[in-house]
Amino acid sequence: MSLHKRILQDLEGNIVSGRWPPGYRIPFEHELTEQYQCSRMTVNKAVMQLVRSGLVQRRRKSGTYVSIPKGQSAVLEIQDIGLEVEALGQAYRYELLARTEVKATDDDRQMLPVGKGGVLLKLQCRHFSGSRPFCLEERLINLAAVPEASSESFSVVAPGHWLLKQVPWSAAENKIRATGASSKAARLLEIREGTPCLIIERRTWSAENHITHVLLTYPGDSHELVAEFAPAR
Amino acid sequence: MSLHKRILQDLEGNIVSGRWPPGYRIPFEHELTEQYQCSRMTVNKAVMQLVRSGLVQRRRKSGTYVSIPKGQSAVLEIQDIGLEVEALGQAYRYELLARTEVKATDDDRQMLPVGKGGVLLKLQCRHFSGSRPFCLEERLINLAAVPEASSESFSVVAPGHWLLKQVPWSAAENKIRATGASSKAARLLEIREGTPCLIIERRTWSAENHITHVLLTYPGDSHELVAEFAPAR
DNA sequence: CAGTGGTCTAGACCACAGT
DNA sequence: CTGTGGTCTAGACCACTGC
Repeated sequence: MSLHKRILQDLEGNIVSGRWPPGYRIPFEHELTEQYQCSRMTVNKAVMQLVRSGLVQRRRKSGTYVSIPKGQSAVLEIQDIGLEVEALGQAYRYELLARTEVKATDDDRQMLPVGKGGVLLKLQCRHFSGSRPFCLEERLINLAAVPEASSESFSVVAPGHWLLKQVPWSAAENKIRATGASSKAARLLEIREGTPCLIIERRTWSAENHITHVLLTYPGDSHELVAEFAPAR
Repeated sequence: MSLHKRILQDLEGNIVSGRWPPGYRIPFEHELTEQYQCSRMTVNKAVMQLVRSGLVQRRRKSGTYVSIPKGQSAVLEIQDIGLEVEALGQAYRYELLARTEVKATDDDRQMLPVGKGGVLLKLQCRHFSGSRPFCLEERLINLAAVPEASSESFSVVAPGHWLLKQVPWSAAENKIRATGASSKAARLLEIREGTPCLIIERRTWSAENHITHVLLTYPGDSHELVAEFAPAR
């Protein structure tokens, strides 16, 4: 592994893990050259990569700072279910159903590619709109990338919300499909088995690190996903 | 403007314009250093940027080659159903079910805001994957914005495909939801009533003009919508 | 084995923004 | 004015790969 990649990974790790929170001023280039005993070009290559992925912002004479995650956007809207429910004028409630830390199985690693023997946090929770279940959430979090998640109970704060505050993400992929509710989903969402549901499967990256994989199941009529597109030029 | 950016622009220009077609071997780094009278690092910075953006591929000892263009972007994929079906390795067939020109009713104008008395082209069609119905399409086209549509029968060419060729669109809004198939949709898609379906409702603009409104109904398991997102910084 | 890309160095000068 | 990032140089060594 080349040196600038190692530096990039180290920096990413510090940011994604939260050791360097949003707003934190990361070491100057000349400090990093000392720390890694290399030339400034090498350090620069790594830091510029972080800039491109949006994890940091640089200001001359001032330094390089960890980006502050954005407040609101079409993307965020579908990230923070609490805000979504409240935007609909309903009371929001969150409930943790299960929380386990496990070594990633092959099935897990298909959803969230981590190294063999990587440790994942598995969460299952429900979001309510008023008194009715609004959304079922099944989430995997890569603890290698976000070790702080291990010390968070997620009994009060929803994992999506927590991650948004914690981790400045740089890319996400959504897969959206319709399917009938499984018996388990039907029970948890208090709907009949086979009721049409919208399923959103989302992977989120921070630079090159896989952060989390989440499966959101919405009873068909409770949710509409809106996305704006512009043509690829 | 910095030198490596100018080099990058020149290279991009040669590629995008087609002067350097896909597969073309672009000049070696040492040739570019001569051409631009600069060091290899500077040239390298520009070329590596091209690699990141996917425009070129590099092979040691061989050279740097212009990439063959990606078949489909995520956006285009959901615009042209014919290409989508063929990408799945199935035979594609298109069928026009109904075609009428009407004055916009109030209901119509809710879907596609046009002036009072505006004339719309209403189309209903089916897309097949092999012998099975793949997608049901119900479309409104604003004839004030696209008068050419009036002289197109749409009996052979699907309206989505025709519009893509005809109109340079600038923005689109997708609303996505899951629902059970209506009796009419079930009959046309040859599925049971109530089968979970993915519904995509799309409005498309060209500059400020509303071009078209389309409702696409996919049998739940036949379709998955993929969207890439990046946070708004 | 020769030529390409991949990486790195130890400097340098400059523009710019805080102090 | 000072210190930061932004850019660039003129070399160097290495790994890989296609001839």
